[in-house]
Amino acid sequence: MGTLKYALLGMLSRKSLTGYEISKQFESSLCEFWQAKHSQIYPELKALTNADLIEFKVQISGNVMEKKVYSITEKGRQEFLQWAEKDITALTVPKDEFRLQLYFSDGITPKRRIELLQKQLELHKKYSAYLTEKIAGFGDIDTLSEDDFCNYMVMQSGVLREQYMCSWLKNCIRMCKKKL
Amino acid sequence: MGTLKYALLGMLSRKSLTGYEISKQFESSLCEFWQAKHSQIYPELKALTNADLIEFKVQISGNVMEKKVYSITEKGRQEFLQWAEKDITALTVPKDEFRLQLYFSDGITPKRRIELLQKQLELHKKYSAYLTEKIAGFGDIDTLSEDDFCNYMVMQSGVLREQYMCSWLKNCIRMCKKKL
DNA sequence: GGCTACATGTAAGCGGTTACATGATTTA
DNA sequence: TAAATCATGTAACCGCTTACATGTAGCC
Repeated sequence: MGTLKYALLGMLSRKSLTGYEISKQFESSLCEFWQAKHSQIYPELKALTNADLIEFKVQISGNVMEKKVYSITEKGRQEFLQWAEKDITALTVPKDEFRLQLYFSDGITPKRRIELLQKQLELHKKYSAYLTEKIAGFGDIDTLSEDDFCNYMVMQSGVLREQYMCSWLKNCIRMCKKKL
Repeated sequence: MGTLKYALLGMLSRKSLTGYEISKQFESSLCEFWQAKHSQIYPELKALTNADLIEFKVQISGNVMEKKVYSITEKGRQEFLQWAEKDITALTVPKDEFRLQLYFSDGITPKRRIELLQKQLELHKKYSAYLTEKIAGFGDIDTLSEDDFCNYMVMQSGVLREQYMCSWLKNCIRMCKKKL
């Protein structure tokens, strides 16, 4: 796939950033749907630089500390736009350990199965509340900037996903209890 | 993680299987939440055999063709049960290329963004219909066997996920059209 | 005889994580 | 002055995919 490449180009198409700042963005705004550690980011930035898709200028912080501020090149912007416009035709089914566990839960007691479902429900309830709080900070969607609006849409998807997870888990608990 | 190990142990805890049969199960019943190719399965079966968690007997099909029928050992069953009972405390956020694309869609025209959302909606509508049809074959849930009941629960999760995806995408399209 | 499904393996390479490694800057 | 954060890299390893590689069995 090589999708990390486009995530980096996407960030740099908005503004120039250091590798460190990019890695912070993966921990905050993008963490809901993409992640990357610095150990993956720095080599990728090097590769993109060698491919002339990005370039950097060394800046000095304080007295001696050097940091590389990356910016996108025209070639990089073109490649990014090509990706940004492309159709994504395949649905990737993500791996889910809890669902695997539930699928094989005929091996454990019905009581324990309900306990596992309830623990999972608590987890998703908490995360749902966290995301709902986060999205509430956006305010009126009609006055959002283009990129804030995009961020709002993907955030909403997370909230809805957590809501569906909770309703599914509740329904499973109900069905399991009925069988007791 | 090493989750593949438990998927294999789980299947073999139900019945003895060949590597080929296991790989077919990943393509049918488990494909909604876990996948593995034969090139990953065969080495893993070898490793589990070396660890005395499973064992195999060679069976002859036809005249000469040898196949290895694997079954779980007592040690394997214990390790499987330990996993099957354990709490899964971390929510793993799966990578999602479409959401990444949408997040960076401030780089493309609003019209093209709507097109991409609509194509995605078509994809999920189709898959939703496919899963709904598949789950309809289960019949009365009160009369299901334990393992069919488990299968039903995880299948339902897939149906609900596709439904939430569709409603999210529709909402995004609505919001984007409003902005035009 | 030819096609599809059955059946089992290995090798190269990619994407990603964890750990190793170092050092400067800022803030309490 | 100690701790947290800023800042950049490399190495080993794991999980997984794609491709390579081989051969049998059953069916039309």
